[in-house]
Amino acid sequence: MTAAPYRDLLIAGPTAAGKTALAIAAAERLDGEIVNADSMQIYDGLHLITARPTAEETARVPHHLFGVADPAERWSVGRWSDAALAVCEDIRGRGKTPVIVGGTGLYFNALTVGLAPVPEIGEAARKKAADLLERDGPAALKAEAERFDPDAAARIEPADRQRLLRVVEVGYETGRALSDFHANTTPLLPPERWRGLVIEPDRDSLYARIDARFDMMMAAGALDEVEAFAARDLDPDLPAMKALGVPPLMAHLRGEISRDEAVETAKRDSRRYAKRQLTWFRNQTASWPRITSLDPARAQKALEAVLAEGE
RNA sequence: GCCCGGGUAGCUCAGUUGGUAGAGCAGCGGAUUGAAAAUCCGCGUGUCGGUGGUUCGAAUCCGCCCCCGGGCA
Repeated sequence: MTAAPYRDLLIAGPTAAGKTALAIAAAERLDGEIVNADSMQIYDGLHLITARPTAEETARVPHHLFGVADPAERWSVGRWSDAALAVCEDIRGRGKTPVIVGGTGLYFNALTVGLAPVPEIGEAARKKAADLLERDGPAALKAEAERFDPDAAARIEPADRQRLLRVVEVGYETGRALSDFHANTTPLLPPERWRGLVIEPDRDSLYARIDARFDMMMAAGALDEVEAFAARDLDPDLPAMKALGVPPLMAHLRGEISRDEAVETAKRDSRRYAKRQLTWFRNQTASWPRITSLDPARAQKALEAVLAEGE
């Protein structure tokens, strides 16, 4: 029997859980094509350290939105979702099934819950908000956020500069409360057009795999990759500069910490990230079916069961 | 075998004159609407090696036993 390519498949899971292999299996089963939902694998130049699919893997099934952005660029959930929706439309138009896979929970929420239609923030508004924080401090930023959006300001922790900045930027740009926009959110993918599954492995096994995988990355030349990346001398504030492992390895290259320290820090940061991802999926995608095995054969068997249920 | 030193949280260690224990790191729970591999909030998770005893009360004092490190043989 042939797969019915009538719904997009969303595969979410923490780092090092085996998403790539499972996505390929799913795509082969559904006559699908893979769309990246990982905020870091979007950027080019960090193939190894962001664990992008290998050339061998991308040769098996068409892959989209991997390494398409220059790391000097600043992508966002909005930019990603625009690109992803366009790619999915194209895939469906060719009679194939989009298999959207990644670890960035926010990106999945944009598809399934929605993204408020907030206008692009201009450079002037962005700078004005940044200057306010720089000049008058967090308390002033908080006060400004309260002026534009009391509800949001009450909800956001005073130390959460990033979210307070966003409220103030939107205020400067539009004169309106960010909460107003949020009240106006609809899913980018209609609920009947997709189904999701989550890879949710045992914590200890996942951590062991994260550690082992980082060792493999180092053996495969991750340090060289980061050295070449560092040579571009990009603004440390750019998203790609914050990819897991990049800051500690750069610190090592500058002679600030030992190689061992850098490796340990990178592993620890990856473990913490996986924990945050698991928290997100546990609470934000609670209703999605789970695949718990890290063993490829078992995971694929579980995948078969999940896919069969929807047909 | 004898003599020292040490066994307290997952790890490294604090613990004043006896009042059922606390730091760092690791870890755990949570938030998450355009930087999200980001940005934040919260939480000590413990038969104080074991067992008897002294005491109103023992991680703290005493006896015996076990384990680890060092020294002497």
